[in-house]
Amino acid sequence: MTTLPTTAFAVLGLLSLRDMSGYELAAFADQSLAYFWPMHRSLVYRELRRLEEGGYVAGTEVAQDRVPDKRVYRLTELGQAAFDGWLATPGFQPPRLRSEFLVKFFFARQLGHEQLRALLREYRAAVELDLADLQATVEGLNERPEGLFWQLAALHGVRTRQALLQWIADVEQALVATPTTTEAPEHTDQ
Amino acid sequence: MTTLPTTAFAVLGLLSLRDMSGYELAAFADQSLAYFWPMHRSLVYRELRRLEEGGYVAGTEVAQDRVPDKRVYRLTELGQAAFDGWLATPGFQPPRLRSEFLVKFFFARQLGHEQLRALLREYRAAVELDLADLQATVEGLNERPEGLFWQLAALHGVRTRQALLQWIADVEQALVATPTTTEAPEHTDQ
DNA sequence: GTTCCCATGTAACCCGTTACATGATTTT
DNA sequence: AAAATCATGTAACGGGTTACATGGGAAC
Repeated sequence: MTTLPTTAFAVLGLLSLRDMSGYELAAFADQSLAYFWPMHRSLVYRELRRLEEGGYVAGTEVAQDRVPDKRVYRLTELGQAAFDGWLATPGFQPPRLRSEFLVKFFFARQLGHEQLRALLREYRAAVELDLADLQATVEGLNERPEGLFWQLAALHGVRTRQALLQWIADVEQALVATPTTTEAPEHTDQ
Repeated sequence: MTTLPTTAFAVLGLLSLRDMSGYELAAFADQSLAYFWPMHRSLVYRELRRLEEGGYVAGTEVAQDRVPDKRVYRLTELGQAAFDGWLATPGFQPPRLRSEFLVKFFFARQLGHEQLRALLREYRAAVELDLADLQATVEGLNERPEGLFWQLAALHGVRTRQALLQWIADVEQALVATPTTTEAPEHTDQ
């Protein structure tokens, strides 16, 4: 059964929506799956090559003028079956978060008060940015009912970002109560 | 300057707390950083070797009986400086989430009602599990004031998990309003 | 008294990221 | 008219995961 990685199923899933070239697929993924399953273009190309070798997809060269020729992929029955099987199979890898911010924050006791504030400000700005982005996505999908699951997936992002803003507030409150260790109290504030 | 990856700084940071062997370090990380920066043992070993070559850490063999000998690493001044520099430098890579669950959910229109319910149940169970785990961590750190930042980092996890439970409720509500497409209405419910 | 787990680590594989390539089209 | 972007992709590097190794305790 040679179990494929999740990225492969993501690719198959997108091809189940419509036939696409690697470039198109990567661009599409970048505006949809990217929030919870980022895939670089290169990866997509490699995955498509492998899937074609395995017979899950079939590619055909399409000549174009003005832009380079492309290779458009279509799901084979085997591919559709593999995707359906994966989708219907219960279970999933545990979600993984990778946040350099939190690594820094974890060690932030060794940081000066002002630097810590700056770090938090920056984090909030980043969170607010992609919160706005996600909210726009949710709005954009509001009209089209076939995008219900896409909308809900985006809402997943919205909810977590909202929670993060809450967390930042929590942290700021906790920090006024407790000064940091490394900074000398240069001026007793006020 | 050969910029090191974040994982290297995570390792340096842990060594700034106390000297450790690779095994100890990995075990420690597994109970702290793992929630937002997972590192497999193997990676830690390789990173330590590289850091030693670069002069950031110094290792010494320590003989043991009953258990295999180990190599204990200590931060050098260069290592401490590198870590401090990284910590104080503003900026961080954007947080990355990787959730196979959401990939499945994204394509869930093609899924039967019952399978979808099962998927959500499973997700909720997983979320509840590590929510409990994280809450326990927060509690455990309550007594020791030096662990303020660790506690807050764990709280980060708590807040997002709580938001996810909220999201699941959102989804369930949205789903009673809209039936799925693939499943035939075998019995008009009620 | 086998079987499983602990403590320690190495080696190989593969996914994911970054860099490179290229000609047409749009922007400055 | 030079520079940035688009539309297409390949190649190489390196981080992250999985598999392998090993000998002494602990568990059943």
